[in-house]
Amino acid sequence: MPEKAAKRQPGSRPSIRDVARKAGVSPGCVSNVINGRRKLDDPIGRAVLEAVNELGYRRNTMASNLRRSQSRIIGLVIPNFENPFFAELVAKLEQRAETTNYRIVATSSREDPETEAREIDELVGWRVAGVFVIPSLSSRALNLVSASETPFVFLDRIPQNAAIDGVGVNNAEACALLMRHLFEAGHSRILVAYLGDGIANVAERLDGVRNAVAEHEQPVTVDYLPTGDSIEGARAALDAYFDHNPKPDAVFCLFNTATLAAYGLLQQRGFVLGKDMALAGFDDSAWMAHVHPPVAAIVQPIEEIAKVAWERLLARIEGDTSAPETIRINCRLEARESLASVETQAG
Amino acid sequence: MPEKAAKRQPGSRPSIRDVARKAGVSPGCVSNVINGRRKLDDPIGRAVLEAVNELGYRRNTMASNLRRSQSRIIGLVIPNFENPFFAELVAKLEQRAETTNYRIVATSSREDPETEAREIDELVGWRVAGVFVIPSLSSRALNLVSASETPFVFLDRIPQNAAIDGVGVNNAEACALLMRHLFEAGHSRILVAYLGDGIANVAERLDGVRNAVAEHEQPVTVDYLPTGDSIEGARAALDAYFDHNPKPDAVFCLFNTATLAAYGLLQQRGFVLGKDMALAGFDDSAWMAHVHPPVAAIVQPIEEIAKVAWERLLARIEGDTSAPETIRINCRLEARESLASVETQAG
DNA sequence: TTTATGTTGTAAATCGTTTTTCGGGAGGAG
DNA sequence: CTCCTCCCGAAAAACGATTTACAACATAAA
Repeated sequence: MPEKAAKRQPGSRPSIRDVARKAGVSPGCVSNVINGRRKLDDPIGRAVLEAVNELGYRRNTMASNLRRSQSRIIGLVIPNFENPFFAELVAKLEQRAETTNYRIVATSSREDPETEAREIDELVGWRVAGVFVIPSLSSRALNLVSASETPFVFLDRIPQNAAIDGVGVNNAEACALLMRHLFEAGHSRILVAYLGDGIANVAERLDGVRNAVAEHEQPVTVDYLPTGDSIEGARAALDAYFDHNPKPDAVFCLFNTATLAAYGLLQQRGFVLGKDMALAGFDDSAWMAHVHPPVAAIVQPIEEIAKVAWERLLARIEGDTSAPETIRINCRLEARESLASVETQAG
Repeated sequence: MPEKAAKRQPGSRPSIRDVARKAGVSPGCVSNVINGRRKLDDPIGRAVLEAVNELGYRRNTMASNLRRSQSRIIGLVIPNFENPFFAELVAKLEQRAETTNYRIVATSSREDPETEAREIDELVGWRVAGVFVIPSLSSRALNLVSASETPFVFLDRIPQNAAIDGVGVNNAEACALLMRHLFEAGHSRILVAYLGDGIANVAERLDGVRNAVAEHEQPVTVDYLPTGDSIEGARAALDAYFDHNPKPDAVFCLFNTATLAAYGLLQQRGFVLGKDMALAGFDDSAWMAHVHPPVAAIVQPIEEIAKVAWERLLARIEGDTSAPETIRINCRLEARESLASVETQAG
């Protein structure tokens, strides 16, 4: 019989028409079956399902999304994947996505504003439902984003006076909390390692430290050491500091690479954490909890950040037009043994 | 003038027709301009470009891909984002992608075969050009993948006798190398911490260790300790071992969480690495290089893995139909101070 | 001037779905 | 028996881009 044979290329996947032909129904009908718009316990439903299995049919998501003009994809632009904080944020957001039948597409900007701009553009091209952005250093994202009608939410590094939703932690308060903790424990000579100027986050942390120092009654000595963002750089800066200054009671690192650098340096110089010297860092890492003695950390509640941010973006996607807001979440202090009191030191 | 007004919804983005209307040309012509199929320094080209800017037009990637039936998207399914090894692999692959004008979509299976299967299915639905998979524990990926005509490449954890390309490291050889190193340094009582049975990777590593032991002339004592995959579990297992056994000369951890657990435990028990005890781990981490003394590691050359894997997948995408192959890349031993010789110990 | 050739933009077909429209048949009420 | 619903599937339109076919026009060659 000269039936018109399937004309699709041997290399390409079967389409809904192939399924329809095989099941002896129309493409629209197949679509209805697949999308559950009809009960499938009748002969037609079964025939369609069988054809689907036999041909190994998989719906073409591009075509589907195009037609319904919606995408259920959420973009996520982060500075890099290697930072455990970002990595965990990706993971938590992905978990949220799954429960809401969305999908996260994560890309990294490698801290490069150019790359970041390209990524955002690309995501908009995909007509994603919304985008989370952790801005790179000296990011231009804010400009791009304000023009767009795609919902955006900034995470972690929230630009100042942005007319865009932002979700992050209360950096200043967390740092003030830790400083007060150090003061109460009797530390009066404290070294604060910070990244450098220009990052909103670290600036906020520094502010928190300064405020706590200003509010403190007793006289204390606090030195501020900019370290750059590489571990090696931080190590060198700390080394130079210790060579030329009296030994502090405590070291507080405002970002995670500095904490590792400081830890290694203090070990090498023979200080015993929690006895000779206190150490604390912003951001927790696996190694900090498991070395001995464990290193105290200001822990960002990543799961909650993800939760709140997700709710915010979803609300926007669903049409919420209220004024943009910046949500700050409080950190938790994980006071581990590296935070010894001066009394303990003396004893 | 009763010109037919734009009929698009206020909420949706401009289409190529809107641009065409504004520039006074046909959609096809706009397409040609945008895709550089005509020189754009003439009045028409300029008019189109201007209309594009004015309307903020961004090409709809879904529609574009649908029409050309190609996607330049590469899927990547990893067990999780928190493991630094996977994170770095994502980063390196993403870098490769950028230079080839592809795009990586990374998702995680959370070590769950169900989730993994869903992710793979979803990627196939997007008609991605190809997919990298780091299989989860007890993965069913192999079955799914063999049926599909989408090119797949397995990374890191390569299933045995798979009819699919795989790129990973030479686990056995690397471990044998380290063991020989320990033997040469005079260690004769060695504890090997391994994850447990069932993971191809760790099994290979264990084989390498066993082979080296078998080939060694002198009598040595090697204990094998399964630790489970959590840090806490590993810590507990190690603790129990040290309670009930004579002190070993060296500890070799076959995967990264165990290395951290062992490091913390040895510190806590007061051993000085590189003097009382040697420690080495499979997989490098930032903390290992920066603590004091630094911890030796078998380093997987992630950049090269990414490079080779990328080439393999691209070749498949471009139609290479040669027999599937498994490519093994050699690791590098980063012999840091934690690897002391017994002579040093004695001195 | 005529014919061949090349250029360039419009119109229409197409990708694989979903959704709307439409028509035919079944079933119930009058 | 007729009329009116109701249901269900086929047919066709639509999503937004690309690509092919084609017509119009210009240019060059004869």
